[in-house]
Amino acid sequence: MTLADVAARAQVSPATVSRVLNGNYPVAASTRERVLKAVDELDYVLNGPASALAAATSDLVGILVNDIADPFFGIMASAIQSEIGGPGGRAGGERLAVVCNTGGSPERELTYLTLLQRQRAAAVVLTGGAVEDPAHGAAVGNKLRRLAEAGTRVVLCGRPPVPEAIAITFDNRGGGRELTEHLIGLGHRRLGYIAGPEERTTTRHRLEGHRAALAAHGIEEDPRWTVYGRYDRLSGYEATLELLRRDPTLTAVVAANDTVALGACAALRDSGLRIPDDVSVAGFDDLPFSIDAVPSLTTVRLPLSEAGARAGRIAMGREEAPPGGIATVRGELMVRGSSGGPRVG
Amino acid sequence: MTLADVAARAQVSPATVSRVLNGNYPVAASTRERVLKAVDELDYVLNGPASALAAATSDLVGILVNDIADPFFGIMASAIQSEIGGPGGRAGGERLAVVCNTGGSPERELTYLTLLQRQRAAAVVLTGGAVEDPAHGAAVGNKLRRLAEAGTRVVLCGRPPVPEAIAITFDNRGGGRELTEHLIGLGHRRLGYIAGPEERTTTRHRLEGHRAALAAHGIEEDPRWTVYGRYDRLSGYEATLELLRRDPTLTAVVAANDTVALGACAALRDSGLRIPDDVSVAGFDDLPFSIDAVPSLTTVRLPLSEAGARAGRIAMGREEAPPGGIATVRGELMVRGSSGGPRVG
DNA sequence: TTGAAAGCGTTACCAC
DNA sequence: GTGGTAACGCTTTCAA
Repeated sequence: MTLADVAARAQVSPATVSRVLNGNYPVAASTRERVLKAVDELDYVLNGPASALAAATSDLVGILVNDIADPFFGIMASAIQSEIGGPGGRAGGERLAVVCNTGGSPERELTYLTLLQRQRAAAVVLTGGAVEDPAHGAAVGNKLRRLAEAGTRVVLCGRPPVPEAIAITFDNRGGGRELTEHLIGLGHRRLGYIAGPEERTTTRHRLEGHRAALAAHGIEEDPRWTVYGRYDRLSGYEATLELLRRDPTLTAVVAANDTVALGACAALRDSGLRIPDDVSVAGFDDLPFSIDAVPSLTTVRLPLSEAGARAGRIAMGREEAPPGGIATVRGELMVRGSSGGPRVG
Repeated sequence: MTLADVAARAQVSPATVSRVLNGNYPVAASTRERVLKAVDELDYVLNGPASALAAATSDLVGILVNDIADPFFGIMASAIQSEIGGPGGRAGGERLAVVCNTGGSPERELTYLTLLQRQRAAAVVLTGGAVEDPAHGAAVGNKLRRLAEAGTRVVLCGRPPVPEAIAITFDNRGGGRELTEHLIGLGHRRLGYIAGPEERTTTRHRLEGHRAALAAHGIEEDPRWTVYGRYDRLSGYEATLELLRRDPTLTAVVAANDTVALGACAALRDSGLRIPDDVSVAGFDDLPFSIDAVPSLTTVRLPLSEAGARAGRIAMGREEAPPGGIATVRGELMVRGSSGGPRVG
């Protein structure tokens, strides 16, 4: 079942069928009718690889995420995808938005980029924090350059800028700082911090913001107050217990993201502590379910979907790139419930 | 930059380069070395569309999900993907696992299937409940048949069986029944039910289970006790308020999934009711965060990742299809905390 | 407005 | 074990 079959049935040349199907060339209405009818009757579906080969581009748009089970990425991916104009978007250019789950692994990230390069993807959006290994950074930079050279549009979303691409970044430092300042304003002077994986940009930036806040208020940080972990619930649970073991007098815990904060809350509850009477907890992300899990949780509301939507539009060339190729979007502090004061004693 | 360039540089024929790159044909070690060296030096990447065209198959594997922002799908997708043997999986066959977000829309589902068909996908996995519109069901069935005829492996995961594909299904009826029976065992006789979207299979099956439990215990259901909604938090919130307005004497609320249950809990809290002292809440899914949100929430622990893993293996032909092409996996009831008794009065 | 024909970059078959 | 070469199914100039 090929273009030629359709052409034969519609009594036209393959070229005409191609033009009708791509809708990018004037074709007489009556001819179009006939072709469309033939397509319908034969239940014909264009051969993607053949099109891509001949046209030297494909309609694939790759979205790389660190963890597909984390709504943080789900929300962004969803926003990107609706702007891609794929199924459900505006008619015409049927793009295939595909989300690729790297699991946070540098190798997989690179492999996916190669796979996307191999597919001659129309665009690639990389979301979330990056691994800070210099070698890996260079490798990714190279790949991105090659992709761009081959005509693939590359956009970063929630990921630190690199020279090879346009970037929409979150102000992780500012958010981290604001979060901790809020707790300090509540009277806390002894704050534990649960960081994300080491060597991840978001981990470092958020932690830097936290420390800046401490420094600004003349609080000397105890090295025992920081624990590194993964961006998941169990990690938050374990880190909190570890924190409490190291220093039971902590009055607040800051978590590198909401999922981690959830685990922290569970650990606090299991330790017989109450939130926010005994300990205040702050997260970072504002995921839809955290408000249910911890009504008093204070988080930074990251504009996940707005950032994603913008990245999607830029990737499709429907929005101009920001000046300098970098746009930084700010989070807004979400104070929920009464985040209590510090524990006495 | 083509295969020919590499061949020239390595002083071999294009055919040999192809064989080395695909690793599916004996090539002398020394020749292989030379070719690999040339590939490396030229930074050559195979042209996917050209390969797919010539070989008449691609290395794309599509995973359709109803809502990418919902961890329910994220967990399954993640499990499927690791079994696909894509990046990070076992070496060799670099498959591109791509997740496609239908948003629960029948049209998008169909469009994605067409797009995947156009790409000559190696396999397609459809996850989650299906829309129950007969016309749409027929259309999907047709597409699946065509896909299968074209050599694409089609597997359903957490989705009701159709003749055109192998299916791993969840026992939604049984789970729903068990959940409600648990609440009845606690003494509840007046139970509200927040269903998912109408015309969705999971919605219907879970509700049927619920009603079977009521019937088995001689409880006559009040029509006011069931409200339909979407599978999200806000829907759960609103539905609960509606339920409470219709009948303030309810002592328990069953939600069609955990996300909905979270919204229900929020609504109960906002109504001044305590959980589980005043009202018991039950969800359906066992998502990782629900335990934090509502420690006393009772849910069915669906084997999301096991089901996904199995679907992935079957899609890759690494595991035999279940007898009759259908495997039903059972959920396990998760009773957390003390799910209290009914409210007095 | 339409048709003819030359690629696009691989793969796979057939020789050697 | 390796090379030559016809497909693969479409897009796109160039003519008509």
